[in-house]
Parts: sequence; structure tokens; C-alpha cells
Amino acid sequence: MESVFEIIAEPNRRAILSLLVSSQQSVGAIERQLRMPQPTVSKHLRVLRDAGFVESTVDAQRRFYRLKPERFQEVDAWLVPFRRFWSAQVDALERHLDRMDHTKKDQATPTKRKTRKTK
Amino acid sequence: MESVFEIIAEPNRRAILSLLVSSQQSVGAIERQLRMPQPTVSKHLRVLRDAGFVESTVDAQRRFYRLKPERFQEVDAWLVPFRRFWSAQVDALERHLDRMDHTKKDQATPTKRKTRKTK
DNA sequence: AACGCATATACTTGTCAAGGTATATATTGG
DNA sequence: CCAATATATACCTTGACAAGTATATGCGTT
Repeated sequence: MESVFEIIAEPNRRAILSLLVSSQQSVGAIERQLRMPQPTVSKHLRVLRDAGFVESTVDAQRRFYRLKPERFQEVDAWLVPFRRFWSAQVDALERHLDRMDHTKKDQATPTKRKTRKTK
Repeated sequence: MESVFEIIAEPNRRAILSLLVSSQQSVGAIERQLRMPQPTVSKHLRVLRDAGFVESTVDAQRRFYRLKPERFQEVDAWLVPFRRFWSAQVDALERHLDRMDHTKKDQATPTKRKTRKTK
């Protein structure tokens, strides 16, 4: 399995990771929220732990899992060159900002301004 | 295959994408630089194109492939909540600053000082 | 000790995707 | 039109991995 990317390629694993963003969770809690069978959850957690995405602590018969940042930062690092690339693409950047539309400041932005240059 | 993550889970595909960061490339160029059989290259390029990571233009019998930013931004977007999480982790932040080393005070850091608090 | 709850692991099976090899398609030059 | 180059596609085989089901392990309560 190896790589960070293979780990997060699995949808259920991404779901679990997303759950853990808010706070640590027990296996049972994950199981219920994601409506997936317990062995599935345990197995994915095993993979995630071995890969360093999460860590666990024991509380009686419960195990609580929480996120660890490092591996995510790897993904972030991988993106760097591409990010450089796409911010060179002025058009793309603009489109992106448009999509996020409600940019914080400057509430006087009337509906959907589009100052495009039609390159 | 579907998801962005499944696409970039494949090492050869990531290699191809990395190659294309610098500039557009023909299939043959990729083939030679990455030392992989031509059908392999073509097949991965097909996947990447269908997934919207690259686009191609024709030049005689050559096809040039180049990056498209959108799907990368999806990955970036997925990272957002986790990024928020890990910048909350003071320790991680500290480690990060440590790595950039030239923190303001105390330039007398001998070799590899680690002033950790063993939380 | 026995039971019950929470979680982990073993084993089997089906699916899917990547690689290899061969072949097809397209374009250029003679 | 023929040959050569560049790229795409078809087909087959293999391996990996996720799901399902069953069972094991660990801990706390009585």
C-alpha cells in the first residue's frame, strides 16, 4: 500500500478521516455515524494507523482514534509544484475565486462581477 | 475509478504529472524520460485525460499533453479542514518553525537542539 | 469465574485495475 | 500507394485489496 495517496484513495477511509477532524472518536462511534460494519471500520483504522494518519489511545474496552498531521502535510507538499503551476494560470485562479464567490471583505461586490479579459 | 484520489494513487501517473509541471510533453518524450513502455504511458495518459488532469493537442503524429489545474484544486480543497486542524496543533507548528530554524532569538543553537516539553 | 460489550483479526471470495504483448489507427515523407 | 514513425487500443493474465462472515481477544461488572 505504501504511499499516502493509496491510503486516502479509499472512500471509507476518507470518510473516517473527515469524521476525526472534529474530535477523536471511538470505533463504535465511527461505526454508527458512518453506518458501516464494525470489522470494516477496524480494518480501515488499522490501515490508517499503520500509515500514520491516526493514533489511538485505550479507554477500558474503547479505543479512541485521533488524527496525526504529518501524512497530510505530505499530500500538501506534493501539491506545491502544481499549486505554483496553477497560480500562474491567472484565468483558472479567477474562476476559482468566482466559485468561492462570497469573498470576505468588500461586501459591495454586486452579485457576480466578472471582469474577464477573454484571453 | 472516479475520484481524484484514485487517479493520483498510481505512482506512474504521479510521475507523469510531475513531468508535465515544467512544460508540455509528447508521449514519446514521457516514455523516454520515465523509461516506461509506450502502451503504459498511453494508457495512463488516457486515464489522466478522462479525469481532467491533462489535456492534449495534436502536432502531426505527435500528441502533446499538458496539465489542467482544476482537479488539483480539488485535492487542495479536500485538505482544507485538515490543514485547519494541523495548524491548531501547536506542537506541529513549533516543529515547523524549528525546521525553518532561523527563529528570532538564540542564534547559538548548537547542532540539533530540541527544546521539547514532552507533553 | 462467567457473561457481555468493544474491538481486533483470520479466512474466503469477488472485483478491478495495471502490466504485457500484440495489433490497429493516423500522419508524414518518398 | 508504401514504408516508417507516433500513438492508441484490445485482449489476457495476475495481483491486490475491500467486503463479508466468523471468531478471537481484552476488559469490566456481577
